[in-house]
Amino acid sequence: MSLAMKVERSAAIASAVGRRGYRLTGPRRAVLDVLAGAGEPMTVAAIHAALRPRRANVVSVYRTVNLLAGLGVLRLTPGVSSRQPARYELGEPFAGHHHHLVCQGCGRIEDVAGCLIPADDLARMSQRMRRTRRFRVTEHDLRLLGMCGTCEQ
Amino acid sequence: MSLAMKVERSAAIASAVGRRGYRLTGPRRAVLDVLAGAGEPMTVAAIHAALRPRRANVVSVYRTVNLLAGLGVLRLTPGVSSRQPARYELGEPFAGHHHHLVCQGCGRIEDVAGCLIPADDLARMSQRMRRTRRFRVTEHDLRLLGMCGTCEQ
DNA sequence: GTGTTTGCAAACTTTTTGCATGAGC
DNA sequence: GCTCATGCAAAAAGTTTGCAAACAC
Repeated sequence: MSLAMKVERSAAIASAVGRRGYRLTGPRRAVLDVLAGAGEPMTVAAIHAALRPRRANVVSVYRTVNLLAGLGVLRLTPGVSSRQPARYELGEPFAGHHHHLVCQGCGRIEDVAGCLIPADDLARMSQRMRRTRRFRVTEHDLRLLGMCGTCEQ
Repeated sequence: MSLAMKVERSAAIASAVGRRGYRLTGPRRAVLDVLAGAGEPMTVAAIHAALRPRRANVVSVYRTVNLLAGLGVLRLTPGVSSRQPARYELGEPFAGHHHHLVCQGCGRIEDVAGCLIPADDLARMSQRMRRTRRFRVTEHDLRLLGMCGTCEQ
């Protein structure tokens, strides 16, 4: 991602937060910086560990991800097992649409940019859910589970 | 699902458990019965609440889902938000391949039987992940998020 | 009879809340 | 100056573990 795009994204996030009367403070900015640089969903503990000491308390990380997830700036993605807590990543408007590869060996999650499902298939399944289940599909979430190159050996 | 299929499924589960030296006891059978009758993924708390009083302690429900998930009899599916704990359902060999509708209004999760992604699309994306990411896809997990008929109004 | 499984109590982990202090507009 | 945000401590929720008694085979 180019520098210009990053700057633009930061501005969009600042606007999404500020528009609703919330402040983009030091701890909040620090959490966003970590997630923007990560390229994969992170747990609260991992975010906190990645912050330089004293930039934010764990409690503030919790409050930040809850607030920002509510604003749609962050998105919660499922972990691999019950032992692993929830992970957060930038929301779709900011990170772009993408899917996840989940390695069942090591638990690593990798992003795959773009959509792997052809648009007309998506349209077809949305229409089918609407007709047969009275369910209006607005988003989808595809995870491919398997083995990464390292675990395969 | 017909009675004959249910009986067959119970036998397959009993075999999967017994073959590996574990016993299919009262509490374990009770948990399986609840999940087999549910048609949607359930949290540990929900499973426990659905059990008739004194059929199993919460701790035993935890131990049971962990054991059975390890054996592949149960499968863990992601909840809707961080507040909601993990949910369990029968594993694919026993429940059949299916996807989930997740209502963002009420949090309800519904099963959709069968696969919504055309087989050749799946084959194509698996091959692509193998070539470009050295990742061998063995399973996939599709969730359609949106609004159910009740919440829509 | 032997080894597994259960229930209870307690520990542990993760996440939320109350409250006084401090920072942003 | 007023309000929102932070840190600390404590509480609450969710999940796991140790151990003696009960159960399955």
